[in-house]
Amino acid sequence: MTDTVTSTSGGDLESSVKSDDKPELRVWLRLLTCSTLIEQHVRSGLRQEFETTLPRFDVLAQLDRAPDGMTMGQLSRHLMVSNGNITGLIDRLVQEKLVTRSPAPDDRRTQLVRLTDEGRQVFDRMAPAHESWVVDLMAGLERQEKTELYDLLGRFKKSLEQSLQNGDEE
Amino acid sequence: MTDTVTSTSGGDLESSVKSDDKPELRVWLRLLTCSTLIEQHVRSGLRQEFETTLPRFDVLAQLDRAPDGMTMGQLSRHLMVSNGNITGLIDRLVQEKLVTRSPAPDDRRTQLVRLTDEGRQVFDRMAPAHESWVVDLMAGLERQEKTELYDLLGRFKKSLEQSLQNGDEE
DNA sequence: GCTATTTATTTTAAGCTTAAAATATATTCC
DNA sequence: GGAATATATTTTAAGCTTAAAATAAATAGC
Repeated sequence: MTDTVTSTSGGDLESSVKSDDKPELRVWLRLLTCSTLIEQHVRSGLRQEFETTLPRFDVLAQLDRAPDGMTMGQLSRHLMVSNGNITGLIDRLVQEKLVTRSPAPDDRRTQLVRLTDEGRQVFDRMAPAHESWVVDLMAGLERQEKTELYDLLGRFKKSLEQSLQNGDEE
Repeated sequence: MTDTVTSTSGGDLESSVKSDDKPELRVWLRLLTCSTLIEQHVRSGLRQEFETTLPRFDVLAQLDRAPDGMTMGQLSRHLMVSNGNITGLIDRLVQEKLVTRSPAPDDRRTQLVRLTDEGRQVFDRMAPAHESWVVDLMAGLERQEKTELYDLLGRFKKSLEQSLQNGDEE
């Protein structure tokens, strides 16, 4: 046995839904179930095929499209995690020699993180595998369903950002 | 300042999308962004209003609809987390006197976890707040959009379970 | 230029999470 | 009924994650 989280049937997050629950709660739980299923699959693939973790992959993916590097703060915002989290993640990636961390020339508070050559090579091997896992997981959806889902999630995201903005002001 | 993860604009997970990325990757990143935004908001509410955490709330929510209790394994499967994780979570909830853990009468390997009276009272206070946070977050979506999203996610979930099933056999 | 404020990052303590191994009990199949 | 297998849970070690406080440097407003 390799994986310890083996949901696959027999109940998931949605099974806590009550008959009188608001549709919003149902949407949320279903969204979370999908998200968790994908995440666990990808995490498992990264561990088995590349002996790495999802957070590390996510950092590499961000850096891959930033040839001039990114600051700790940028990484934190883009990955939507706390800045303390990034500090530890980058510590480990530096130790693995997949990224470098160097002070920014113009602002001594700021650290610039960059992919090393090895980091880029490693990421270039992982990216196609990662992509294929996600593509395969969605093989059961029609192209049009994917498009619809993408559009709907776009509106959802916009709506969430709107609500979060307003909620702050009250 | 209370929250440390304050994404709100300026880039998120989707900003790592490249022009040649597969639509499946785009769907996945958008889904994950929505999921993360909701999760962070709910987590923040639970901490500020009830000084508790999302995983603990999730356990209570599961137990609330299981008057006869649930086993560790059932909790693990329904919450989609490892069984070792549940052990620690229940340890802490027992210490808080919100749940009890007792050996099952018929199978000495099995532990039965139940809400205490206090646990039920605490959950009954948290549930409406939790619901309102989620409802408010989705205020920007039309009723029909929510329904569409719910249906589409239902098909997505089924497709994911299908793919995960098949993937195991190869 | 100096103080106050803001911004960028790190540190800390606590809790969450996982994968794998260990333990203990139950079941199956001779 | 005893050995092999399967199931339920806990333990362990490592890493992830957060919130809050601390540190350090830059910027703003006198």
